[in-house]
Amino acid sequence: MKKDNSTEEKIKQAAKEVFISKGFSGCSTREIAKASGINVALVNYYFRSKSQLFALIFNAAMEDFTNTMVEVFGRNLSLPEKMRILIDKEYYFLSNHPELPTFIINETNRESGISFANAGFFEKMTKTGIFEQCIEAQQKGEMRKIDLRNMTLLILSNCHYPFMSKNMMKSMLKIEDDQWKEAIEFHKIHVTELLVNYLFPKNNENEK
Amino acid sequence: MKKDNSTEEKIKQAAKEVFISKGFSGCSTREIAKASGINVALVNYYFRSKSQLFALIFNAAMEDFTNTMVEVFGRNLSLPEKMRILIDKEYYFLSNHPELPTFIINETNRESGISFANAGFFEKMTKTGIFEQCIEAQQKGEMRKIDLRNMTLLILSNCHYPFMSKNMMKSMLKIEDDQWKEAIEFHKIHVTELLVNYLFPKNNENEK
DNA sequence: AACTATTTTAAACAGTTGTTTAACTTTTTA
DNA sequence: TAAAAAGTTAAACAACTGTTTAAAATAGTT
Repeated sequence: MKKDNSTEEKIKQAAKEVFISKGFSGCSTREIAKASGINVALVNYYFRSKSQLFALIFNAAMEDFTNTMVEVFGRNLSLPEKMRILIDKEYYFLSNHPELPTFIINETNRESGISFANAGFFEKMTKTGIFEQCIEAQQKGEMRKIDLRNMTLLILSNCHYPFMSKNMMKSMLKIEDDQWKEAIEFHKIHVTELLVNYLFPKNNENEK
Repeated sequence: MKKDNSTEEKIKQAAKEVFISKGFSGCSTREIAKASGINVALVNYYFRSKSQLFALIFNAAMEDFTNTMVEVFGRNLSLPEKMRILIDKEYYFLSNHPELPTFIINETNRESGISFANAGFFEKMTKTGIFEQCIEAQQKGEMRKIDLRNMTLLILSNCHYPFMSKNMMKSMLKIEDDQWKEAIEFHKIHVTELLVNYLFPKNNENEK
């Protein structure tokens, strides 16, 4: 059938890069075509429309985005251990994909945005058993009584925002790239202690 | 000279709304014109170009954005008090301007973005004396030894991200608007305790 | 080899983009 | 009130947008 899939793949590859760094409305079909070294018409030949190509890229990105969380929460470990490993892995992942959180948030906010398959995140999370594990730990008094939505938000805030705000922080604090990188290293340590201490307080003051 | 400034002001007003909710490349001059009920040509008549109008809006937004922090840090209060009041005020401000952090971060990331006057944030922060106050508190052992860049990032992460991620979280956690609002109320309390406890630890374990 | 199906191309499409023009109305000035 | 200035308008501009077309090139099949 197909000669080979290199053209289709080349487009996907370039589209991923361009879409994620510039957003859906921040780039054109021709820009993607040029980035992949192919003719403009081929984008629609293989993917029917800019929107459909975008939906493909977005869903894959969403999958990558939530992967770490689902994977780590699914392990057979104590909650504090999961937390430490998760933060470590998130910081490592985001060091290599710093534009991803901004991309997801932007496209989720865009009106007339895609229907948003969501990659079944909630179901996957439930399947890991993390919710039961948390509730059990809370009943045993090992974990602070906190709604799990808030727990999730605390984790994501402290992992995603530092990377999202890189350029803003550099400008606001008048620092350069290497200083930012240094700060992020320390930040990971702070965030880990911050969250672990808060969610799993020492026994001397277990209440409130 | 001018008949009155209502036209100029109408454009600014509409531009602010449209730019902040859709971003620079997410909207057109004609959209702003339509939103302010004026002729397209008047946008360039009053502001020379889309870019120049944008720069105006952006700088004002940046000012609003950093206002609370500078104002609260400039008060004559203890550090934990400042922290509690700041978080409270940020959550209140962002409830009314939830799109602002995403807007600032996006436009700071956009390549060929504006030169970014930055509204002299760093200088204003220095002038409040917050840095000296922190260093003094750290020497006294009242505050955790943490780089002030990391402290700033911790605060902003936990204030901005919850509002930025609203739609994403609603979709990921399968919740509706009222449930999100409820969660945010609790979140503010968590964030306050989280940060105050971490930055100003109880006397029994001042080290580390 | 000829025939069919797939892939690639340049060109065109209709609509939108930021911006400018030149004519007009209204306001201010003298 | 007449002249100058400021404000407003519809129309045009060239460049760009997503998408389609129809012809050309290539591959696979018999």
